[in-house]
Amino acid sequence: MNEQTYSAKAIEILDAAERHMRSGGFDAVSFRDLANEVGIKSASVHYHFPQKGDLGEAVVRRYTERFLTTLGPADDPSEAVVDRIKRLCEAYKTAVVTDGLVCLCSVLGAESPKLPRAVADAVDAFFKRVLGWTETALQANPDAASTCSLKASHIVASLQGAMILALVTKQPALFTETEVSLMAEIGR
Amino acid sequence: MNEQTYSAKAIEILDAAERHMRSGGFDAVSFRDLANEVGIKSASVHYHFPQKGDLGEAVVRRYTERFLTTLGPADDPSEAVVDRIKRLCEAYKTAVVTDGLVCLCSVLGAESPKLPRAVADAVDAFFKRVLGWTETALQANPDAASTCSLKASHIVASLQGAMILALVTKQPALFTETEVSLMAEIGR
DNA sequence: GTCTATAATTTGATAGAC
DNA sequence: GTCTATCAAATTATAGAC
Repeated sequence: MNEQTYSAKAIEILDAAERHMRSGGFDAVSFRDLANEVGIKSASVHYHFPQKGDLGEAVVRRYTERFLTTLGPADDPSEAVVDRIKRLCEAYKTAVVTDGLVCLCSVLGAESPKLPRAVADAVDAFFKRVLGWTETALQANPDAASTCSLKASHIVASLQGAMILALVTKQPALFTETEVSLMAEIGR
Repeated sequence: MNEQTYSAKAIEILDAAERHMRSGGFDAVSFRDLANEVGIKSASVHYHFPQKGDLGEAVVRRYTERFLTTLGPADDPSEAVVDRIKRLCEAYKTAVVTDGLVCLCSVLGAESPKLPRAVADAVDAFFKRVLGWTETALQANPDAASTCSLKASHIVASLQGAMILALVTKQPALFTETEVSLMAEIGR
């Protein structure tokens, strides 16, 4: 929501932190490692983000904004529902293919119960917004006015789960397959 | 595969470790905490499981066996495909409802890249076996002989993802909804 | 099997100088 | 903004007694 501005160094820190979190979870990032990567000392990282929870929250918030910006509008009347959902799939695929990393909130979501409250809340907010986007995107579909919420959660859950499957088994095809299944469903 | 036998104390340790891993990931378990919970000292835990990786591997292996035992046979000719998949859903739901915890491999899978190799491999094996079970379970369906693999990955991915969604948003309904969607798909 | 004792390392975090 | 210096706590792990 409130567009936060960060210094150049803070952004470097956020980038490094996000990379680590996305490949190993919240505990996979340490102030020392981050400091080394951005070329400052561990104590200086605390200047930018006093507590680790602050850092985590900032990473998730920034990720959320970026993700939803990439998605774009969910209710462009000139766009078919299928194409909207296709964009959603692309957003997820970009994360896996381009960055070679899984969606941040797929990782943090799994360890949600033991995350600092503020971080867990930010992850919760991410999903609520993505689910909302998807629900809106499905809205234009004439036949399914009442079942949009149900379908939305089904779609998002499938994409999230498929990413983990693909990651663990090292078979990116598992993600593609799920994508195909989803598009086929929408078509109906 | 090879049925491992554990002492009573080792089982207590495995239980405690599994509980922690399922709620916060691999790093959420410490030898000290485990020791306190089972009433021995930290060093004594190492007697049962020398390294943390050994413990993690054992937890995942045991979980896998238990999960597949719960599932039962995938190819009972007297059972309809829908009912088989219903059993799969139940197995997942049991984890969430009964234990109040998410599937172990949903959590560990997300942090797979930073897990000790042996643990990551065990998680990989879990998914391969569950996918295999599901594929077999779908086999009897006359119309979809060739697309069983595709459907299997779609189903498993959906269940995994839905569990995380339900956990993070604290809306168990999100899991139920996905379940309904899946059953509807199978019905076709 | 479990203990004491301890090592070696890592971690998040703070105080205060520059 | 970044540093030095430092801390307190936690962590995995080992050696050896009982």
